[in-house]
Amino acid sequence: MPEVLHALADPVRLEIVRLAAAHPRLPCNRFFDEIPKSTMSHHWRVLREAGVIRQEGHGAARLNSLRREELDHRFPGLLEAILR
Amino acid sequence: MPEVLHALADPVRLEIVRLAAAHPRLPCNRFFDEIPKSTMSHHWRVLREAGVIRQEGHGAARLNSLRREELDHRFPGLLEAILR
DNA sequence: TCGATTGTTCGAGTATAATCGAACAATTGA
DNA sequence: TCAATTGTTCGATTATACTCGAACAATCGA
Repeated sequence: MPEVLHALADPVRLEIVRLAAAHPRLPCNRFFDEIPKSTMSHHWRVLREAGVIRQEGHGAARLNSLRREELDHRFPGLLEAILR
Repeated sequence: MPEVLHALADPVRLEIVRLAAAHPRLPCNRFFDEIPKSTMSHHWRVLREAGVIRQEGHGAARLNSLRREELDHRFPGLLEAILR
């Protein structure tokens, strides 16, 4: 639980989560042109390791999806509260 | 929002919040005898400045209360999800 | 008044996290 | 095959956070 909260307690990652919620299968480089890709890769990794998102390789790109079901199962209501 | 999540993203503070939810007007030194009081004071401060708890002076002690209404108003469902 | 109780503040040390350039790997398309 | 695209990893730097002893302030009870 603290790990998930920590993953969400960052402005950039919170925005990532909200965009991922609105855009299924979101590529890593979408919507964050001003932030260096190594920085973004770090944030994607934190979210991935916390179990918040899932990545699937699709060609050279990676498509990111929010793990809604798993999160709702582990922490009911949390994601909904964050996304509201 | 990130500030509140950060305040909650610590094991000790999460436990504080849960105890505060169960024990209204909780003194600072209750339940955490093994942790130095300066460390506890730090955690109380983080929660206070994030708007999660409120302190009222009661003699030499301070009684801490969860700010349920304010939190529910600002972030509906969040506290309930955290406390579940 | 004075010792005991309850917390805060300060400062230093340590640990963790964020940032980002550079090099690398994998894939696509021409 | 080869250049372009998409991300990851590495290493270094900087920033932020956690921990905790020591000194201090406020209050209560005897």
